[in-house]
Amino acid sequence: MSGRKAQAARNDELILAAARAVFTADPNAPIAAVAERAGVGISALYRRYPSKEALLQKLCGDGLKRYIEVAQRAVDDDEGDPWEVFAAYLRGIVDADSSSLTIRLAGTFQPTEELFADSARASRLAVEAHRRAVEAGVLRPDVTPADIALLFEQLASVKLGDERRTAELRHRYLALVIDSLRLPPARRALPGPAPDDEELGRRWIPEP
Amino acid sequence: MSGRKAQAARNDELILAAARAVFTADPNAPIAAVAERAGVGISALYRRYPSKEALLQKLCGDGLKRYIEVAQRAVDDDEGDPWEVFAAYLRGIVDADSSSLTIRLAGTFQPTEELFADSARASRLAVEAHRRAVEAGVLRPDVTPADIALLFEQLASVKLGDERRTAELRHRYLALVIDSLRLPPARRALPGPAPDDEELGRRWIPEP
DNA sequence: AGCTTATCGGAACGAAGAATTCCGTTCTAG
DNA sequence: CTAGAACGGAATTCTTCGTTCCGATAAGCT
Repeated sequence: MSGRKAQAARNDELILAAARAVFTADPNAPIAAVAERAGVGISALYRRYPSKEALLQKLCGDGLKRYIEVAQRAVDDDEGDPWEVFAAYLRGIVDADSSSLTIRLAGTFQPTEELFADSARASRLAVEAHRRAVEAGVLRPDVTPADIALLFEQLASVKLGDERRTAELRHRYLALVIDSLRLPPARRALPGPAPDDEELGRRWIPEP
Repeated sequence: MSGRKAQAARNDELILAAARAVFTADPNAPIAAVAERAGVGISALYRRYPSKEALLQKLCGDGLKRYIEVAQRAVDDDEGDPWEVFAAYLRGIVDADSSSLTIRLAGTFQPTEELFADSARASRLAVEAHRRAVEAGVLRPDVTPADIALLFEQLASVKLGDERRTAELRHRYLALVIDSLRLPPARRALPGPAPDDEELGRRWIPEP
C-alpha cells in the first residue's frame, strides 16, 4: 500500500486532523500552523482547498455532521431508558467537540448555504431529543434546547493539558451539570480527578 | 469641576473601562480599539501606560484585587448562613468577571512578581472559602477549589448580546451549577430567560 | 495679556505576520 | 524513459499593529 496516490490519501486525513486540532485550539491560527502540524508543506494544503476559508467551511461542515449523527441516534432510540438516552446524547456531543468546530469557528469564514441547512437540521434534532426527554419526565422543563447549546459551548471552553485530559475534565463538569439537569434529582460521583494547582498554574506564562 | 486635571482624571477611568470592555471581549485586540472605545487618542493611552503590556498587567491586577475583595468577604463572614455565604461568593466572582480579567488574559503579557503574589493570595482565599463551605456541610466535598476555578472560567466563556444580557445568562448557568453543588440537594427556579434562537443564530455572520 | 507646559489627537513609521503564489524537485505510473 | 501529479518551502504582497512624533489646544500662573 504505497505509491503516490496512497500517500496523498493519507495526507488528506493528516491535514484534516491537523486542521481540527489547530483551529479548535485557536480559531485564528495561521494556515502555516496546520501544514506544520500535519507534517506537510503549504502547497499540499492548497492543492486540496482553494483557500483557508474553504478549509474552515469543511471543518465546520464535519462538525455539524458529527452533531447530526449523535443527535439522530438519540432521537431514533425508542428502547433505552429516556434519561440514559439523553445523557448519552450530551456525552456524545461533548466528545465530538461539535461546539469547537461550529459556533466557535463562526466569524472566521462566510457560512455557506449548505452549512446553514445542516445547522438548521442539527437544531431541529436537538429540539426533538430535548422534547423527548422532557415528555418522558426526566429532564428539567425549565431548561430549553438553547440552554443546552450554551452549556455545550461552556464545556467546550474547558481546555487543560492534552486532548485526553481535556476530554476527561469536560466529562467531569458535564456530570456536575447532568446531576442538576436530571429529574428527579440524582447525584453520582464525579468522573476524572479534579485539576491540581500545578495544572492550573502552568497557563500563566506566554509561550514563545 | 472642569479644568485640564479633571479631564485627565476622567480619562483615567474612561480608558480603564474601555480597556476592560475591549480586552475581555478579545484578549488580542489592538490597542487602537481601546482608544477608540474610550473616545480618546492613542497618545492619551501612552501617556498613562508605557506599553500595551503594562496596561494588560494593570487590568489583570485589578481583576485579582476584585477577586480578593469578594473572597475575603466570604472568608470573613462568620454570621451568615454558610451556604448563602458561599453562593454569594460565587455570584460575586461571576459579577466581577475576574476570570476574564486574569487567566483569560494570561499569555498576552508577562506576569509580574506582584501579579503572582496577588494570584497566590487569591488562591489561598478561595481555598479557605471552599474549606468553610465543606466543613459546614453545605458543599459537595468531591468538588475541589480547582474545580470551582474552572467553573468560573466556563461561566466567563458565556457571551451573548450586551453586557447586561451576558451577566444575566451567566447567573442562569451559575444557578444550574449551584443547584448541583449544594448539599443537601436543592433546586430553585433558574433566573433570567433562556436564550432564544434568534439570539443564538446572530453569531454566525462575520462582522466586518 | 502672554508664556509655559501638560495633555491630547492622529498621522507616520517600521516590524511582524499571514494568505497565497510560484518554482524547482521528486517520484510514480504507464 | 518520460509526462505530470504531488510536494516543499521560499518569495511576494498585503495587512495589521505597537510605538513614536509632531502640531494644536487650552489651563494655570505671573
